[in-house]
Parts: sequence; C-alpha cells; structure tokens
Amino acid sequence: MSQTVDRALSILPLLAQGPADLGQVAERLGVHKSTALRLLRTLHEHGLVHRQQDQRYRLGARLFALAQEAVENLDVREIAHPYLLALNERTGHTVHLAVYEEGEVVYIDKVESRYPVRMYSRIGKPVAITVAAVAKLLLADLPEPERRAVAAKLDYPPYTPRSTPNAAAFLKELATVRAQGWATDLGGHEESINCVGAPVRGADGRVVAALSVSAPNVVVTAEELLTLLPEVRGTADAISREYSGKPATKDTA
Amino acid sequence: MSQTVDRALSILPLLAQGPADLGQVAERLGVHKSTALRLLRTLHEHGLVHRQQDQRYRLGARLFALAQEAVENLDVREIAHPYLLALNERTGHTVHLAVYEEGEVVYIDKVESRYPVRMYSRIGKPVAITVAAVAKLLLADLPEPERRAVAAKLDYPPYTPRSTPNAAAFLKELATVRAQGWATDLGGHEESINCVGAPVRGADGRVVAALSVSAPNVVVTAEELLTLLPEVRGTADAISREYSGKPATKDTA
DNA sequence: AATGAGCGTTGCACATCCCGCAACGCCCAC
DNA sequence: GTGGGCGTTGCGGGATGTGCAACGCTCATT
Repeated sequence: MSQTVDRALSILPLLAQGPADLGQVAERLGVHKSTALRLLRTLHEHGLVHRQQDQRYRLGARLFALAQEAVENLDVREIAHPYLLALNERTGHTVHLAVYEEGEVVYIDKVESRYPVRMYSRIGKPVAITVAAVAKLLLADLPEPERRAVAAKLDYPPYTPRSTPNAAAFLKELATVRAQGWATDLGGHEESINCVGAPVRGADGRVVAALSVSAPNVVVTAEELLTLLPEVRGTADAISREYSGKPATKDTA
Repeated sequence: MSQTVDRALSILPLLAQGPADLGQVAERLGVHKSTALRLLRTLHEHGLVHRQQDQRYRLGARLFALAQEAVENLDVREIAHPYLLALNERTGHTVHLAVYEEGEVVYIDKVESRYPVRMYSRIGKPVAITVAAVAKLLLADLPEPERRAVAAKLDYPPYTPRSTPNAAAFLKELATVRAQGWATDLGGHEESINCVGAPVRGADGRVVAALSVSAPNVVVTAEELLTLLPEVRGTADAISREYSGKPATKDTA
C-alpha cells in the first residue's frame, strides 16, 4: 500500500538469500540505483541490513535481536487462553496447559471441567512428569542427550499399575510420542482418569508448551476421549500458528 | 533518510516489546492514525507484522523466517577468510578454522605458515578432537548433557605424554576453556607443536566456529606463542562481529 | 604508469506518492 | 437504546521520494 516501504521491505527477502551489492539490489527491485541506495541506507540506520567489508549488503544483527526479543516477550499463556476456553466449551472437560522448565513440567493454565468432578492439579504445580501426557510431549522434544539425562535422573513412582515403570520404558514412550505428535495418559497417574494431549510449537518448530484434555472414566471411557484427538490437535495447531505469528488463522479449525 | 521507510521500521522495535493496537502505534510514532494504518498494512503484507485475534499487532512469522534463512545462508568460512589471511600475515604462522558437526570437529579453512614447516592437517579432515585447541573451544560450548555424552564416547589416544588422558580430564579442561574464552594445545597432539585458539560466536552468543594459530617449537616457544593470544582473540571477535552483522567493525583490532 | 571500466555516491528538478484531516461505520459498554 | 472508542476510507495540498546525469573512487588491464 505504501510504495516506498513496499520496495524497502522487498529488499529483505532478497538479502536473506545471500549478500548482494547495490547494483543487484536495484536491478532486482526494478528501480534506479540511487533509489535503492536511499532505501538501503534507511534499512542500514535501523540495523536491519549490514554492510560487510566488500561493501555488499547482508541482513543485520538487529533483525536477529528483534526476533529474539519478540519471542521472549511472547506469552504462550495469554495467546493460548481463548483457545483453551473454546476447547473446554466444546468438550466440557478439564483443559491443561503446561511448559517445561529446568527439569520440571509445570501447569501454567487450567480451565475446569463443567462436570462436578475435581482433579488434583493446580496452576504452578509440577506435573507428575513420568506419566502425564503434557510431560511426555514436552520431554519428547528435548535434544536426545538431555532427554536421556533427565529420564535417568527421574524417580518412577508406581501411582497405578499403568504408571511408567522405569527410564527405559519412558524413553521408549517418548520416542513414540515424538513420532506420532500426540500423547496420552491412560490411568497412569490416577486409576480412573485419562488424558489426551498435543504440542504447541514455536516458529522454529520446537515445542514450547503442551495442552491436554482430561476426563474421569465415570464421565467418558478412554475410547470416547480418544475421539477428541482431532479436536485437541486442531486446537494445539491453531495456538501454534497464532503463537508463531503465521497467517491463516482460519477460525478454531 | 527516507521518512516513510524510517517510520515504518520504527514500528518493529516498538512491537517487539509486545502487542499494540493502532492507536498506540500512531501515538508512539507521532503520526496520524491513518498514516500508521497504511504503514502497518504494508508491513502486514510482507508478513513482518501479524494481526492477532483482538486486532492488535505483533511481529510476524516472516521476521523469524528471514532471520533463520539469513543464518542458514551465512558462510562462516567466506566471512572469516580475509581475517585469517590478515592474522597469518601478521604472525607468519599457520591459521586454522574449524567447526563442530555431528560429533566431529573438522577443519574448514587453513592458511599455511610462511615458514617452511609442514603441519599434518587438511581442510575437511577431522581434528584430533581430544587435544586440539579448536576442538576444545567448540565442545566447551555444547549444552552440558551433550558435552558429557560426547566426552564419554570418545577415545583418548596418548599421542604424547601431554595428551588428554580421559573423559574426566577432558571435561575439566573444557570447563576451564569455557570460563576463560580461549584454549591452547601445548604439545598434546605432536610433541613439538603448540596452538592458541579462540571462538567465533554468532548473534545469539553460541560458538559457531573456532580458529587457532599453530607453530612448532623450533620457530617459537610456547611462551612466545601465548603472547599472540590478544591478537588471536581480537581476530576471532572481529569475525564474530562481522558474522553476526553487528556494526563497529573498527578494523582488525 | 596510464587508461578505462565499473561501482557507489551526490545534487537537483519534477511530479509522484505520502500525509493529515474529517467523516463514516462498526462494535461494545453503559 | 445510545454514546464513546476504534478502525477505516476518500481527498486535496504539499512534502518527499524518484530518476537523471555527472563525479570520484578503486581496481584491472594494456
């Protein structure tokens, strides 16, 4: 809509492919050299482009700094919340959002079930890391050495007969979760409670959070809960898109 | 230099701090709302800003994509080469550049000594990973679990009496290197050859490459070689600045 | 050593394109 | 139902970006 800005911004993807000199920029923009020069100068003043020794232009440090700062100031919780509400609205069950931090997985948001059944979870509380669906999702994305290190240091409390028994079983489960892109906890923490979860990913594809839907057997069976999987994954993907700033938000999908 | 572009670009750091609506952007820019709208629209078309559900503006995915693409297309070797030449010019010794890749450290560039002494290295050849200065620098920057994993899997060949004997000693050495920001190899690979090295860092502070200066005892003693440390570190820092696109290249320092 | 080509840079006059204004429509809150 | 706030639109005046041509520099060539 604004010609000048439009032209200036068109330079960025051009330079992302590799360094270019003034002539090349002007030609590929379809403008006079002097015009390209002024645009490049302005971009340069803002640190978005950098001039290297041979006078060619590259993308500058400011771009990285901006991207990083933006990521740091992004609040998953704030962005995810409306989606969690919608998911709760449609399923009626308890919805959790959790993140991984220094060896722990903690709940950072929760929308209570409409059914009058209490669940033993609290925002800020560390998750039962060896069995919870959200924990599996978050740990499954860690780089392999760290994943092994964490798995080796954990205790594996036998909450129920279905709890993860040891590190080997846990790592195997994480590999499955990593491959399929979703996770469950079928009575692994409390005998009568099942969960289905999916990961929220940032712009770089790394898992930044995980959400899950939990329901007790007395309300829905595990099979019935699993039919919500598309719903859960769809919500997680929608949050991922919104979080990473991608277009095509196309409703709640 | 270009008012319109200047204003448009000023929006980016503003949004990096967090989402803002049209009115806020206009106010903090000191322009009329309609002007801010047109600028934001242009930024939006290029994907640099993203409009979230509540109509507020955030930085968009394109920014992250650009930063990532730029990093991928950056060639450390190309950028570092002139600096390596200059360092060789000033010291007269052999200069190496190496990177870490999937458990190995390999030389990716080399400028031969002016003295008629051959060294057993080749571009593309894996480095003696347990003793070389560049290897220590690169491994010292790995995340702790991966560092331990790599150290545990290595062989520790006794090239000389001064070679690193085992994983424990190696990890201790890496901790020292990590803390001091430079590394040496004093006769650890070949009895009569010493090296001093320093790390090249990317925009995020991670070590992306390492360079070293090597010289045999018959030319300079280890003590004399160590006097080149400021020179070596200065060169590495200059490459880091250039590589990460930071301003103030101020000569070769 | 001289010469020319290529590139970045500058000043300028034209007219294009951006700016701010004011008015409209919409949504939400009261 | 009604008012205020916010995003949006069309428009004329004029500031601002544009392309041209000329300059100076560096580097490669003869």
